[in-house]
Amino acid sequence: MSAVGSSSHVGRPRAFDMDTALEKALEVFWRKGYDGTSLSDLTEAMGINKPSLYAAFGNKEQLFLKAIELYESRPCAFFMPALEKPTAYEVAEHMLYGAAANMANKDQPQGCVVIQGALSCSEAAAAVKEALMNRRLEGQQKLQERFERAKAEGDLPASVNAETLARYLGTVLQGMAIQANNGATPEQLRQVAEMTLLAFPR
Amino acid sequence: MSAVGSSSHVGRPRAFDMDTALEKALEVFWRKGYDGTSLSDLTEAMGINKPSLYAAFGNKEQLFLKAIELYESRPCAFFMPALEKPTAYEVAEHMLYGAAANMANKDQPQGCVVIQGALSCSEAAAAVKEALMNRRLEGQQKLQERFERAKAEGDLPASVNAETLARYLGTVLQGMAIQANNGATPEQLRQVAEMTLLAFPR
DNA sequence: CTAGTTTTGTACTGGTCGGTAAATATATAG
DNA sequence: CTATATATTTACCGACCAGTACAAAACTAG
Repeated sequence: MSAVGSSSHVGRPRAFDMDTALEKALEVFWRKGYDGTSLSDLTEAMGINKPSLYAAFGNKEQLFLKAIELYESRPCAFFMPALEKPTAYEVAEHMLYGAAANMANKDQPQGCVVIQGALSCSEAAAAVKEALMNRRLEGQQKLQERFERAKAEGDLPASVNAETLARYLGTVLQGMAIQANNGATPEQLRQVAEMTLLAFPR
Repeated sequence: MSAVGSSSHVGRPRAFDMDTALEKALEVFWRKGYDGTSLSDLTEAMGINKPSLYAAFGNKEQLFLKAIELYESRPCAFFMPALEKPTAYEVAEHMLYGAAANMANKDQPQGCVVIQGALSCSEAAAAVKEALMNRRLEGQQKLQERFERAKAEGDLPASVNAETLARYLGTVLQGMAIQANNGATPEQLRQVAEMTLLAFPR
Protein backbone atom coordinates (compact mmCIF):
# COMPACT_ATOMS: atom_id res chain seq x y z
CA MET A 1 0.00 0.00 0.00
CA SER A 2 1.54 3.24 -1.10
CA ALA A 3 0.92 6.50 0.66
CA VAL A 4 -1.53 8.33 -1.54
CA GLY A 5 -2.06 12.05 -1.61
CA SER A 6 -5.53 13.27 -2.45
CA SER A 7 -4.80 13.04 -6.17
CA SER A 8 -2.64 10.31 -7.63
CA HIS A 9 -4.22 9.16 -10.89
CA VAL A 10 -3.02 6.67 -13.40
CA GLY A 11 -3.83 7.28 -17.04
CA ARG A 12 -4.53 10.37 -19.05
CA PRO A 13 -5.93 13.13 -16.89
CA ARG A 14 -9.43 14.41 -17.52
CA ALA A 15 -9.27 17.60 -19.56
CA PHE A 16 -12.42 19.18 -18.08
CA ASP A 17 -13.71 19.88 -14.61
CA MET A 18 -16.55 17.54 -13.71
CA ASP A 19 -18.22 19.97 -11.34
CA THR A 20 -18.39 22.86 -13.78
CA ALA A 21 -19.48 20.48 -16.54
CA LEU A 22 -22.27 19.25 -14.27
CA GLU A 23 -23.29 22.84 -13.58
CA LYS A 24 -23.58 23.42 -17.31
CA ALA A 25 -25.65 20.26 -17.72
CA LEU A 26 -27.94 21.36 -14.89
CA GLU A 27 -28.52 24.69 -16.57
CA VAL A 28 -29.54 23.02 -19.83
CA PHE A 29 -31.87 20.49 -18.17
CA TRP A 30 -33.36 23.32 -16.12
CA ARG A 31 -34.16 25.40 -19.19
CA LYS A 32 -35.24 22.64 -21.56
CA GLY A 33 -36.47 19.82 -19.37
CA TYR A 34 -35.38 16.20 -19.71
CA ASP A 35 -37.25 15.40 -22.92
CA GLY A 36 -36.39 18.74 -24.47
CA THR A 37 -32.66 18.34 -23.89
CA SER A 38 -30.61 16.44 -26.48
CA LEU A 39 -27.16 14.99 -26.02
CA SER A 40 -25.91 17.58 -28.49
CA ASP A 41 -27.33 20.32 -26.28
CA LEU A 42 -25.46 18.83 -23.36
CA THR A 43 -22.10 18.20 -24.99
CA GLU A 44 -22.14 21.66 -26.52
CA ALA A 45 -22.91 23.36 -23.20
CA MET A 46 -20.46 21.20 -21.27
CA GLY A 47 -17.71 21.61 -23.84
CA ILE A 48 -16.99 17.91 -24.12
CA ASN A 49 -17.66 15.06 -26.54
CA LYS A 50 -20.20 12.33 -26.04
CA PRO A 51 -17.78 9.54 -25.03
CA SER A 52 -16.37 11.81 -22.32
CA LEU A 53 -19.88 12.50 -21.08
CA TYR A 54 -20.75 8.80 -20.97
CA ALA A 55 -17.45 7.86 -19.31
CA ALA A 56 -17.84 10.53 -16.65
CA PHE A 57 -21.59 10.49 -15.94
CA GLY A 58 -23.02 7.19 -17.23
CA ASN A 59 -25.81 8.25 -19.54
CA LYS A 60 -28.39 10.99 -20.01
CA GLU A 61 -30.61 9.77 -17.19
CA GLN A 62 -27.79 9.42 -14.67
CA LEU A 63 -26.42 12.79 -15.69
CA PHE A 64 -29.81 14.34 -15.03
CA LEU A 65 -30.07 12.74 -11.59
CA LYS A 66 -26.57 13.95 -10.71
CA ALA A 67 -27.52 17.43 -11.88
CA ILE A 68 -30.55 17.35 -9.58
CA GLU A 69 -28.35 16.32 -6.66
CA LEU A 70 -26.11 19.26 -7.40
CA TYR A 71 -29.14 21.55 -7.64
CA GLU A 72 -30.38 20.58 -4.19
CA SER A 73 -26.99 20.83 -2.56
CA ARG A 74 -26.11 24.24 -3.96
CA PRO A 75 -25.18 27.06 -1.63
CA CYS A 76 -28.17 29.04 -2.90
CA ALA A 77 -30.66 26.27 -2.11
CA PHE A 78 -33.18 27.60 0.39
CA PHE A 79 -35.30 24.63 1.34
CA MET A 80 -33.20 22.77 3.89
CA PRO A 81 -31.87 25.87 5.66
CA ALA A 82 -35.40 27.22 6.07
CA LEU A 83 -36.43 24.02 7.87
CA GLU A 84 -34.00 24.85 10.66
CA LYS A 85 -35.54 28.15 11.64
CA PRO A 86 -36.69 28.20 15.28
CA THR A 87 -40.45 28.61 14.75
CA ALA A 88 -42.94 27.18 12.27
CA TYR A 89 -43.85 30.67 11.10
CA GLU A 90 -40.23 31.54 10.44
CA VAL A 91 -39.80 28.27 8.56
CA ALA A 92 -42.68 29.20 6.27
CA GLU A 93 -41.47 32.76 5.97
CA HIS A 94 -37.93 31.89 4.99
CA MET A 95 -39.09 29.22 2.61
CA LEU A 96 -41.51 31.53 0.80
CA TYR A 97 -39.17 34.49 0.58
CA GLY A 98 -36.29 32.20 -0.32
CA ALA A 99 -38.35 30.77 -3.15
CA ALA A 100 -39.33 34.26 -4.30
CA ALA A 101 -35.68 35.27 -4.53
CA ASN A 102 -34.41 32.02 -5.99
CA MET A 103 -37.02 31.07 -8.56
CA ALA A 104 -37.16 34.50 -10.18
CA ASN A 105 -33.39 35.06 -10.00
CA LYS A 106 -32.39 36.37 -13.43
CA ASP A 107 -28.90 34.86 -13.17
CA GLN A 108 -30.26 31.36 -13.70
CA PRO A 109 -33.16 29.69 -15.51
CA GLN A 110 -36.54 30.71 -14.11
CA GLY A 111 -38.45 28.35 -11.86
CA CYS A 112 -37.29 25.07 -10.34
CA VAL A 113 -35.79 22.11 -12.17
CA VAL A 114 -37.29 19.64 -9.69
CA ILE A 115 -40.72 20.87 -10.69
CA GLN A 116 -40.34 21.53 -14.39
CA GLY A 117 -37.66 18.99 -15.34
CA ALA A 118 -40.09 16.23 -16.27
CA LEU A 119 -43.66 17.16 -15.38
CA SER A 120 -45.35 15.71 -18.45
CA CYS A 121 -42.94 13.53 -20.36
CA SER A 122 -42.30 10.59 -22.67
CA GLU A 123 -41.99 7.00 -21.51
CA ALA A 124 -38.23 7.39 -21.90
CA ALA A 125 -38.33 9.91 -19.06
CA ALA A 126 -40.61 7.90 -16.76
CA ALA A 127 -37.86 7.05 -14.27
CA VAL A 128 -36.74 10.66 -14.13
CA LYS A 129 -40.30 11.86 -13.63
CA GLU A 130 -40.74 9.47 -10.74
CA ALA A 131 -37.48 10.57 -9.15
CA LEU A 132 -38.61 14.19 -9.28
CA MET A 133 -42.06 13.29 -7.92
CA ASN A 134 -40.37 11.62 -4.98
CA ARG A 135 -38.17 14.63 -4.34
CA ARG A 136 -41.20 16.87 -4.22
CA LEU A 137 -43.05 14.51 -1.91
CA GLU A 138 -40.04 14.18 0.37
CA GLY A 139 -39.73 17.94 0.61
CA GLN A 140 -43.37 18.26 1.59
CA GLN A 141 -42.97 15.39 4.05
CA LYS A 142 -40.05 17.19 5.72
CA LEU A 143 -42.19 20.30 5.97
CA GLN A 144 -44.99 18.29 7.55
CA GLU A 145 -42.63 16.74 10.07
CA ARG A 146 -41.28 20.15 10.93
CA PHE A 147 -44.81 21.39 11.62
CA GLU A 148 -45.59 18.31 13.70
CA ARG A 149 -42.53 19.09 15.76
CA ALA A 150 -43.78 22.66 16.10
CA LYS A 151 -47.06 21.36 17.46
CA ALA A 152 -45.23 19.17 19.97
CA GLU A 153 -43.20 22.17 21.02
CA GLY A 154 -46.31 24.26 21.51
CA ASP A 155 -45.19 26.53 18.71
CA LEU A 156 -48.30 25.70 16.67
CA PRO A 157 -51.77 25.09 18.12
CA ALA A 158 -52.70 21.42 18.52
CA SER A 159 -55.74 22.08 16.32
CA VAL A 160 -53.54 22.65 13.28
CA ASN A 161 -53.38 19.90 10.68
CA ALA A 162 -49.65 19.69 9.89
CA GLU A 163 -50.22 17.72 6.69
CA THR A 164 -52.65 20.28 5.29
CA LEU A 165 -50.42 23.16 6.28
CA ALA A 166 -47.43 21.52 4.58
CA ARG A 167 -49.46 20.83 1.46
CA TYR A 168 -50.71 24.40 1.34
CA LEU A 169 -47.19 25.72 1.56
CA GLY A 170 -45.92 23.16 -0.95
CA THR A 171 -48.67 24.15 -3.35
CA VAL A 172 -47.75 27.83 -3.19
CA LEU A 173 -44.04 27.07 -3.58
CA GLN A 174 -44.74 24.93 -6.63
CA GLY A 175 -47.05 27.57 -8.04
CA MET A 176 -44.27 30.11 -7.61
CA ALA A 177 -42.12 28.08 -9.98
CA ILE A 178 -44.79 28.42 -12.67
CA GLN A 179 -45.14 32.11 -11.93
CA ALA A 180 -41.39 32.58 -12.27
CA ASN A 181 -41.52 30.61 -15.49
CA ASN A 182 -44.11 33.11 -16.65
CA GLY A 183 -41.81 36.02 -15.99
CA ALA A 184 -42.87 37.08 -12.51
CA THR A 185 -40.29 39.24 -10.72
CA PRO A 186 -38.87 38.58 -7.24
CA GLU A 187 -40.93 41.49 -5.92
CA GLN A 188 -44.14 40.04 -7.35
CA LEU A 189 -43.38 36.67 -5.78
CA ARG A 190 -42.68 38.36 -2.46
CA GLN A 191 -46.19 39.79 -2.57
CA VAL A 192 -47.51 36.27 -3.08
CA ALA A 193 -45.41 35.10 -0.14
CA GLU A 194 -46.87 37.86 2.01
CA MET A 195 -50.45 36.89 1.15
CA THR A 196 -49.69 33.22 1.70
CA LEU A 197 -48.55 33.92 5.24
CA LEU A 198 -51.91 35.57 6.03
CA ALA A 199 -53.44 32.10 6.11
CA PHE A 200 -50.76 30.80 8.44
CA PRO A 201 -51.93 30.00 11.99
CA ARG A 202 -50.19 32.14 14.59
CA MET B 1 -74.49 29.58 -56.00
CA SER B 2 -76.22 26.35 -55.08
CA ALA B 3 -78.27 25.96 -51.96
CA VAL B 4 -76.04 24.01 -49.63
CA GLY B 5 -77.26 21.97 -46.73
CA SER B 6 -74.98 21.66 -43.76
CA SER B 7 -73.17 18.69 -45.33
CA SER B 8 -72.61 18.43 -49.04
CA HIS B 9 -69.06 17.29 -49.58
CA VAL B 10 -67.23 16.43 -52.72
CA GLY B 11 -64.57 13.75 -52.56
CA ARG B 12 -63.94 10.77 -50.36
CA PRO B 13 -65.50 11.25 -46.94
CA ARG B 14 -63.29 11.39 -43.87
CA ALA B 15 -63.29 8.04 -42.14
CA PHE B 16 -62.76 9.38 -38.59
CA ASP B 17 -64.42 11.96 -36.39
CA MET B 18 -62.24 15.05 -36.04
CA ASP B 19 -63.58 15.96 -32.63
CA THR B 20 -62.97 12.60 -31.02
CA ALA B 21 -59.56 12.40 -32.70
CA LEU B 22 -58.72 15.80 -31.23
CA GLU B 23 -59.84 14.61 -27.80
CA LYS B 24 -57.46 11.70 -28.10
CA ALA B 25 -54.63 14.00 -29.15
CA LEU B 26 -55.35 16.28 -26.20
CA GLU B 27 -55.12 13.36 -23.81
CA VAL B 28 -51.70 12.35 -25.16
CA PHE B 29 -50.29 15.89 -25.08
CA TRP B 30 -51.68 16.28 -21.57
CA ARG B 31 -49.95 13.16 -20.30
CA LYS B 32 -46.66 13.46 -22.19
CA GLY B 33 -46.20 17.15 -22.90
CA TYR B 34 -45.37 18.59 -26.31
CA ASP B 35 -41.75 17.44 -26.46
CA GLY B 36 -42.56 14.04 -24.98
CA THR B 37 -45.27 13.30 -27.54
CA SER B 38 -44.25 11.77 -30.88
CA LEU B 39 -46.31 11.64 -34.03
CA SER B 40 -46.50 7.88 -33.57
CA ASP B 41 -48.01 8.41 -30.11
CA LEU B 42 -50.58 10.69 -31.70
CA THR B 43 -51.53 8.60 -34.72
CA GLU B 44 -51.81 5.51 -32.55
CA ALA B 45 -54.07 7.21 -30.01
CA MET B 46 -56.14 8.94 -32.69
CA GLY B 47 -56.47 5.79 -34.78
CA ILE B 48 -55.37 7.48 -38.00
CA ASN B 49 -52.29 7.60 -40.21
CA LYS B 50 -49.91 10.50 -40.46
CA PRO B 51 -51.13 11.89 -43.79
CA SER B 52 -54.66 12.05 -42.38
CA LEU B 53 -53.36 13.89 -39.33
CA TYR B 54 -51.48 16.41 -41.44
CA ALA B 55 -54.39 16.92 -43.84
CA ALA B 56 -56.85 17.46 -41.01
CA PHE B 57 -54.81 19.39 -38.45
CA GLY B 58 -51.80 20.92 -40.20
CA ASN B 59 -48.83 19.70 -38.20
CA LYS B 60 -47.84 18.75 -34.68
CA GLU B 61 -47.75 22.33 -33.42
CA GLN B 62 -51.11 23.30 -34.90
CA LEU B 63 -52.63 20.08 -33.59
CA PHE B 64 -51.38 20.96 -30.11
CA LEU B 65 -52.85 24.45 -30.27
CA LYS B 66 -56.19 23.08 -31.44
CA ALA B 67 -56.11 20.56 -28.59
CA ILE B 68 -55.55 23.41 -26.12
CA GLU B 69 -58.51 25.30 -27.57
CA LEU B 70 -60.62 22.22 -27.07
CA TYR B 71 -59.32 21.87 -23.51
CA GLU B 72 -60.35 25.36 -22.58
CA SER B 73 -63.77 25.12 -24.19
CA ARG B 74 -64.71 21.80 -22.63
CA PRO B 75 -67.88 21.52 -20.60
CA CYS B 76 -65.83 20.58 -17.54
CA ALA B 77 -63.64 23.69 -17.74
CA PHE B 78 -64.09 25.65 -14.54
CA PHE B 79 -62.19 28.87 -15.08
CA MET B 80 -64.53 31.01 -17.16
CA PRO B 81 -67.74 30.00 -15.35
CA ALA B 82 -66.15 30.83 -11.98
CA LEU B 83 -65.44 34.37 -13.18
CA GLU B 84 -69.15 34.99 -13.46
CA LYS B 85 -69.99 34.37 -9.84
CA PRO B 86 -71.60 37.39 -8.16
CA THR B 87 -68.92 38.18 -5.56
CA ALA B 88 -65.12 38.16 -5.61
CA TYR B 89 -65.06 35.64 -2.78
CA GLU B 90 -67.36 33.30 -4.65
CA VAL B 91 -65.22 33.67 -7.76
CA ALA B 92 -62.18 32.56 -5.78
CA GLU B 93 -64.12 29.82 -4.06
CA HIS B 94 -65.53 28.30 -7.23
CA MET B 95 -62.21 28.55 -8.99
CA LEU B 96 -60.30 26.83 -6.21
CA TYR B 97 -62.83 24.06 -5.63
CA GLY B 98 -63.30 23.65 -9.38
CA ALA B 99 -59.56 23.21 -9.77
CA ALA B 100 -59.48 20.73 -6.90
CA ALA B 101 -62.12 18.60 -8.58
CA ASN B 102 -60.82 18.97 -12.11
CA MET B 103 -57.08 18.63 -11.74
CA ALA B 104 -57.21 15.53 -9.57
CA ASN B 105 -60.03 13.91 -11.55
CA LYS B 106 -58.98 10.30 -12.09
CA ASP B 107 -60.90 10.06 -15.38
CA GLN B 108 -58.34 12.22 -17.16
CA PRO B 109 -54.62 12.97 -16.93
CA GLN B 110 -53.65 14.66 -13.68
CA GLY B 111 -52.96 18.37 -13.60
CA CYS B 112 -53.49 20.92 -16.35
CA VAL B 113 -52.19 20.76 -19.90
CA VAL B 114 -51.87 24.54 -20.13
CA ILE B 115 -49.39 24.40 -17.27
CA GLN B 116 -47.52 21.19 -17.94
CA GLY B 117 -47.73 20.98 -21.73
CA ALA B 118 -44.46 22.83 -22.39
CA LEU B 119 -43.04 24.28 -19.19
CA SER B 120 -39.38 23.53 -19.89
CA CYS B 121 -38.92 22.52 -23.49
CA SER B 122 -36.75 22.32 -26.60
CA GLU B 123 -36.37 25.12 -29.11
CA ALA B 124 -38.75 23.20 -31.36
CA ALA B 125 -41.46 23.83 -28.78
CA ALA B 126 -40.68 27.49 -28.18
CA ALA B 127 -43.80 28.76 -29.98
CA VAL B 128 -45.99 26.35 -28.06
CA LYS B 129 -44.40 27.36 -24.76
CA GLU B 130 -45.08 30.99 -25.50
CA ALA B 131 -48.69 30.28 -26.43
CA LEU B 132 -49.21 28.51 -23.12
CA MET B 133 -47.48 31.29 -21.19
CA ASN B 134 -49.85 33.77 -22.78
CA ARG B 135 -52.87 31.65 -21.87
CA ARG B 136 -51.77 31.57 -18.26
CA LEU B 137 -51.14 35.32 -18.21
CA GLU B 138 -54.49 36.03 -19.82
CA GLY B 139 -56.26 33.91 -17.23
CA GLN B 140 -54.59 35.79 -14.42
CA GLN B 141 -55.39 39.07 -16.14
CA LYS B 142 -59.07 38.13 -16.31
CA LEU B 143 -58.99 37.32 -12.63
CA GLN B 144 -57.37 40.67 -11.88
CA GLU B 145 -59.99 42.53 -13.92
CA ARG B 146 -62.73 40.65 -12.09
CA PHE B 147 -61.28 41.75 -8.75
CA GLU B 148 -60.94 45.32 -9.96
CA ARG B 149 -64.63 45.23 -10.86
CA ALA B 150 -65.34 43.86 -7.39
CA LYS B 151 -63.53 46.84 -5.85
CA ALA B 152 -65.54 49.22 -8.00
CA GLU B 153 -68.72 47.49 -6.88
CA GLY B 154 -67.71 47.79 -3.25
CA ASP B 155 -67.53 44.03 -3.02
CA LEU B 156 -63.83 44.19 -2.13
CA PRO B 157 -62.22 46.90 0.05
CA ALA B 158 -60.50 49.66 -1.91
CA SER B 159 -57.31 48.84 -0.01
CA VAL B 160 -57.03 45.48 -1.78
CA ASN B 161 -54.43 45.14 -4.52
CA ALA B 162 -56.30 43.31 -7.26
CA GLU B 163 -53.15 42.35 -9.11
CA THR B 164 -51.57 40.76 -6.05
CA LEU B 165 -54.76 38.96 -5.17
CA ALA B 166 -55.04 37.58 -8.69
CA ARG B 167 -51.42 36.49 -8.64
CA TYR B 168 -51.84 34.79 -5.29
CA LEU B 169 -54.83 32.86 -6.56
CA GLY B 170 -53.09 32.06 -9.84
CA THR B 171 -50.08 30.77 -7.94
CA VAL B 172 -52.19 28.42 -5.84
CA LEU B 173 -54.11 27.19 -8.88
CA GLN B 174 -50.88 26.48 -10.72
CA GLY B 175 -49.43 24.81 -7.67
CA MET B 176 -52.51 22.60 -7.52
CA ALA B 177 -51.64 21.26 -10.96
CA ILE B 178 -48.26 20.13 -9.64
CA GLN B 179 -49.89 18.65 -6.57
CA ALA B 180 -52.34 16.72 -8.73
CA ASN B 181 -49.44 15.58 -10.87
CA ASN B 182 -47.88 14.26 -7.68
CA GLY B 183 -50.96 12.19 -6.91
CA ALA B 184 -52.88 14.49 -4.60
CA THR B 185 -56.56 13.56 -4.24
CA PRO B 186 -59.50 15.91 -4.80
CA GLU B 187 -60.07 15.97 -1.02
CA GLN B 188 -56.47 16.99 -0.35
CA LEU B 189 -56.75 19.77 -2.91
CA ARG B 190 -59.98 20.93 -1.31
CA GLN B 191 -58.10 21.35 1.96
CA VAL B 192 -55.58 23.51 0.15
CA ALA B 193 -58.45 25.52 -1.34
CA GLU B 194 -59.89 26.03 2.13
CA MET B 195 -56.57 27.30 3.52
CA THR B 196 -56.07 29.54 0.53
CA LEU B 197 -59.37 31.27 1.18
CA LEU B 198 -58.26 32.13 4.73
CA ALA B 199 -55.98 34.79 3.23
CA PHE B 200 -58.79 36.22 1.13
CA PRO B 201 -60.01 39.69 2.17
CA ARG B 202 -63.66 39.67 3.23
C1' DC C 1 -70.91 5.94 -67.28
C1' DT C 2 -66.79 9.75 -66.86
C1' DA C 3 -64.52 13.63 -64.65
C1' DG C 4 -63.18 15.89 -60.65
C1' DT C 5 -62.19 16.03 -55.67
C1' DT C 6 -60.71 14.48 -51.33
C1' DT C 7 -59.02 10.80 -48.05
C1' DT C 8 -56.74 6.72 -47.53
C1' DG C 9 -52.63 3.44 -46.79
C1' DT C 10 -47.90 2.54 -47.98
C1' DA C 11 -43.56 3.77 -48.45
C1' DC C 12 -40.20 6.93 -48.18
C1' DT C 13 -37.26 11.37 -47.10
C1' DG C 14 -33.27 13.73 -44.69
C1' DG C 15 -32.16 14.60 -40.14
C1' DT C 16 -31.53 13.75 -35.33
C1' DC C 17 -31.93 10.75 -31.39
C1' DG C 18 -29.21 8.21 -27.50
C1' DG C 19 -25.33 5.46 -27.32
C1' DT C 20 -20.78 3.11 -28.68
C1' DA C 21 -16.39 0.92 -31.18
C1' DA C 22 -11.90 1.81 -32.20
C1' DA C 23 -7.82 4.23 -32.58
C1' DT C 24 -5.00 7.77 -30.76
C1' DA C 25 -3.15 10.76 -26.98
C1' DT C 26 -1.41 11.56 -22.33
C1' DA C 27 -0.63 10.46 -17.97
C1' DT C 28 1.76 7.12 -14.00
C1' DA C 29 4.49 2.97 -12.42
C1' DG C 30 8.30 0.36 -12.76
C1' DC D 1 12.78 3.07 -21.92
C1' DT D 2 8.19 -0.31 -21.60
C1' DA D 3 3.78 -1.54 -19.75
C1' DT D 4 -0.52 -0.08 -18.15
C1' DA D 5 -4.42 2.83 -17.49
C1' DT D 6 -7.46 6.41 -18.57
C1' DA D 7 -9.29 10.28 -21.66
C1' DT D 8 -9.68 12.01 -26.09
C1' DT D 9 -11.33 12.33 -31.00
C1' DT D 10 -13.57 10.57 -34.99
C1' DA D 11 -16.66 7.94 -37.00
C1' DC D 12 -20.29 5.18 -36.77
C1' DC D 13 -24.74 2.35 -35.17
C1' DG D 14 -29.81 1.21 -35.54
C1' DA D 15 -33.98 3.53 -34.19
C1' DC D 16 -36.86 7.04 -34.32
C1' DC D 17 -38.05 11.91 -35.44
C1' DA D 18 -41.39 15.20 -38.08
C1' DG D 19 -43.06 15.50 -42.41
C1' DT D 20 -44.36 14.09 -47.48
C1' DA D 21 -44.89 11.81 -52.44
C1' DC D 22 -47.69 8.88 -54.63
C1' DA D 23 -51.15 5.94 -56.09
C1' DA D 24 -55.30 3.53 -54.97
C1' DA D 25 -59.92 4.17 -52.96
C1' DA D 26 -64.34 6.44 -52.24
C1' DC D 27 -67.20 9.86 -52.73
C1' DT D 28 -70.22 13.85 -55.71
C1' DA D 29 -71.47 16.23 -60.00
C1' DG D 30 -72.79 15.98 -64.44
